[in-house]
This record gives sequence, structure tokens and C-alpha cells, in this order.
Amino acid sequence: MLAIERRNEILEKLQKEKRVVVSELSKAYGVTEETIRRDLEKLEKDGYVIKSYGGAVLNENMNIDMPFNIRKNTNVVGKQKIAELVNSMVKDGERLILDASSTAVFIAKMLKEEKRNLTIITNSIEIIIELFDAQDWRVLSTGGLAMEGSLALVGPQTDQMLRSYYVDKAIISCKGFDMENGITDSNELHARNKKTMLERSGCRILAVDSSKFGHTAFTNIGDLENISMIITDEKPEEKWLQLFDRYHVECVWPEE
Amino acid sequence: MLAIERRNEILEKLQKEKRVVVSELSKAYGVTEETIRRDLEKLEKDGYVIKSYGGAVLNENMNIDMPFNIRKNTNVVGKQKIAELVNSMVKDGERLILDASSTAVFIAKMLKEEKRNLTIITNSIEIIIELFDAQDWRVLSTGGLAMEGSLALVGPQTDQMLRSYYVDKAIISCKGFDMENGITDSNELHARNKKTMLERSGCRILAVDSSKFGHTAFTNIGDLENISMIITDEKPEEKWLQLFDRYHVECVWPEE
DNA sequence: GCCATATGTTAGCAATTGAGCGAAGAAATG
DNA sequence: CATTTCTTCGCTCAATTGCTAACATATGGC
Repeated sequence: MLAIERRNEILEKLQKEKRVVVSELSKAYGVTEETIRRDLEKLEKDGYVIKSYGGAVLNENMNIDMPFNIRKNTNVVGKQKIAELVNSMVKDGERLILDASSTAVFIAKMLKEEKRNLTIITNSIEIIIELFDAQDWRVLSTGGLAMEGSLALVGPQTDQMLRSYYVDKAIISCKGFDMENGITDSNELHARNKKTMLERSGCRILAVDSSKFGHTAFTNIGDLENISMIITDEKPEEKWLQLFDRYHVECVWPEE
Repeated sequence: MLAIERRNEILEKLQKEKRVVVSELSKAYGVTEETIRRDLEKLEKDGYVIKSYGGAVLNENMNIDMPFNIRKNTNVVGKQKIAELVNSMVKDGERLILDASSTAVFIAKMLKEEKRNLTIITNSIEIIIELFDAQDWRVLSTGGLAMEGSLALVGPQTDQMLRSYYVDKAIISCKGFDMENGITDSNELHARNKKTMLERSGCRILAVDSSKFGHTAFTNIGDLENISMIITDEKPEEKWLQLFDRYHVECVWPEE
């Protein structure tokens, strides 16, 4: 059994029974109590539980049960790699915009563990919840219309709020990117908000996994001129690199 | 039973009954009185209770700032009753403002089952998530600074967003309500937002359970002049009814 | 083989609890 | 009001249990 599987099961047990006991878990999984303690330690660090002598209870403050878990997490490994690269480019104390994409959720989680004193502006409910307990951070929600199915806030209200800020880095994702149609997204409202996000920073990072290259979605967000840097999960084909070069856009991917 | 569970239960009992007795708790949990005393000592150190000979009472100054998970589970019956009354006053298709209180979450849940085509404006993350799958509704988030511990969005951004709407009914709650100090809340930022919420509707409903009567929290939200109707969970004492009469504020409570 | 991660082992330390006892606080009594 | 009686409190000690930290040992990817 993998460690992460065990931790997930412990979490499930906690959701059901509100409490767990170290000694019981140790017997149930056939590992030492130390291992269980380390599991609980990690879960406590992530804000899911509160440890107590001999066991732990569920942290009900953070336990917002989502009505539907739309964790359609495709290409988790790729998004993880992208998150690491983004993390290496962000410095303590910076102000960032993050959009409502699943990649951005990975980035937020990674930053939470590594960075101090960040200011985050986002229209993603998932990110806001994820960062609710980030101690010395300022987390700003854009507001807007709650969009069914994507846990995002969208619309003119979102734009208006974004326009009253200027940040160090804007980090967005997209559904498609290709030669003729530039950066595209499947949803008009999302696209409009992302466009505004790009306007609110001098450093515009497109964090996008390689599967999006050569695809066109529905609405245009912008073109390469609007982008400062592309972060992706594997080295793009030569034709893309030439294109980026032509527009003086830096492209970064993980070293082998 | 874990120590933290026992302490949480004692805290909940205190919320309900305002007082606990050492000897009773000792018998109830099958531990020595000394252990209970140590529990109370810890709770006193954290500011939740005041010890006294033979037991302890709830620290009334503090009962409003209990951990969210304790507060959420207190007086559930009362909040449910209030939610039902609010529900009976809302019509399909209306536009409402809901604040970030635990009572408002109950109201949102009740409305979701009963009403169609509502427009909700709120600064409560919990409500937004609760209503994400409300099919024909429009749910608008105010945006603002994510406030740790209350799952609310607060600050000037919240106000600004609220000011661009006008709704049929504004429904808010509070931490205290008494003769001299009017409607009060424990948090400055929350109070300011609630004030703005009241300005955005001609029909201003104060949904507040009876335990808040005669208590003063920290900051003033407004006075009876700013309120159209009070909805509570049991018939208030005569002195309150006279006061409401004088200000022409209707007061509603469940029959019996 | 080397690095990272996960797990086990151990020894010393810390926290929780219960028991006993004298002191202090309430309550009853004259 | 003083005295007695009973309860509760605060303290210390001891036993138990759990915890921390450091080191050792797999395990698996590169």
C-alpha cells in the first residue's frame, strides 16, 4: 500500500467518524505507530486534522464538503512539474494573479508550502479555499458570478475588481494554443477575465501543459505579444520554439 | 475518548447550557474531577470560560468568537426555525443579499430546496459552495479579502461590489443586539460590510437567534431605524417587543 | 551507485491522568 | 457570629502512555 493511499483512507475514516486513534490505525494498516503519527502530522500541516494526545480529530473549520468533486485531474504529473517551475520563479512577498484553472490549483498548493507573505488575487473558489489557512498571506477573491461546474467566479464584476489592482506576475492557463488563433479558451466569460488578468501585470506567464499546443478552443484570449513567458511540462517541438523566439517569449520546461 | 473530544463536548455543552458542573462532567465522562478541572483550566486559559467554585460558566464576552465548528453546531434548532420563517417570506425570482453568518448558511440551504430562480449576492464562501449547483439561480460573490476562520470575504472591495446592486431583501445576522448599543458585531470589517448590505435594500431583515438579545459585541452595525423586520427563534421578552413597537419594526417568531 | 522518500527502531522526554492530602471555600448549625 | 461539617480546590507524586528526534534500513527511480 502506498503512503498516499493510506493517508487518503485515514482522511475518509476521519470524514466518517470525526476521529481516529493512532494505535488502531497502526494495527489496521500493519505499520508502526510512528508512521501513523507522521501521516497525521502531514494531514495536520495540510489543515485537515487537529492532533491530540493519542489520536486526532477532523478539523471542521476547513472541511467544506463540496457538492460535487470536479477533480477531473488529467495529466497530474505534468501540472505538478509546471507548478514546481512556477514556484521557482516566485519570490517571497510578491503579488500574483492566478486564474480558475486546475493547473493554478496545483500552483497554489505548491506555493503554500514554499513561500511566505504572498498576495494572491484569484477568481477560483478552489484556490481561495485551499489558501484560507495560509498564515501570512493576503488572499483576495475577485467576486463575480458563480459559474456552475467550474468553481469559478466570472463576468464583468470580476473584470472590474481585477482592474483595481496591479501585480508582479499574472499566471494563467488556457484550453488551446496554436499558430493562427493564438491563445484560446472554451468559455467566453473565462476568456474575457483571463484577458483582463493579463492586462494587470507586466510579467505574464502562460502555464500550460504540452497537450494544449496545436489546439484551438472557442474564444481568443490573446496572442504571443501579450505573453512574457510560457511554462510547460515538456520540451515543445522545434516549430514552437522558433515561434516563441520570433516573439521574444521565453519558454521554460523541466530539465530531463 | 480523546482529550480534545472531551474538551470540545464540554465547550458545546457550555454553549447550550451556559454552565457546567465539575462533578457532573466527571461522572459523565468517567474521569476524575481533577481531569475535568484541568480541562476547564485549559478552556479558561483560552478565554472560553470562567471557572468558579464547583464548575464554570461561559465567558459571555467570548461566546461569539468560538471556533467556527463549535459555533456552527450551536442552537441548530433555532437557526433551522429562523431559516423556515425567512423561507416563508421569500418569493420565487427575488434578489437577495445574504451575509457570512452561520444562520445565513441555514437559510441558503432551506431556500435551495424550496425556491426557484433566485438571485443571491453574498460574501460567504460557504454559501457560494452550497449554492453552486442551484440550477436556475444566479449566485454572485462579492469578492474581497479572504478572512481566515470565518470563510468570509471582507474589506472595501466587498463594499464596492455591494454598492453596484440593489436587491429585494437584505438578510443579515449579528453577534449582539441591545438597547443602548443597537446591532453590534465582533469584527470591524464584517460590521462595515453588513452596514453596506443594509443600504442596498429597502427590506432589511435581521435574522438573529434569541441568545443575542441584550448582548453587546464590539462594533456597531446599525440601529433599529435601519431594520425593517426581525426574525428570531422564540418570542422575545415584553421589553423587546415594546422597543420594536416604538420603532415600528415588525418582529416574527415561530408559533407556540 | 546515488538520491529521495517511506518506514522502522530506539532512547530519552513530555503529556495525561489518577490518587492522596492539606488548605480553602461554602453551608449548616447552634 | 463562631463553629462545625462538608465540599471543592490546588498541589505533588507516580504510573502510564504517547511523543520527538535522530539514526538506521528498505524501496524504487534515474
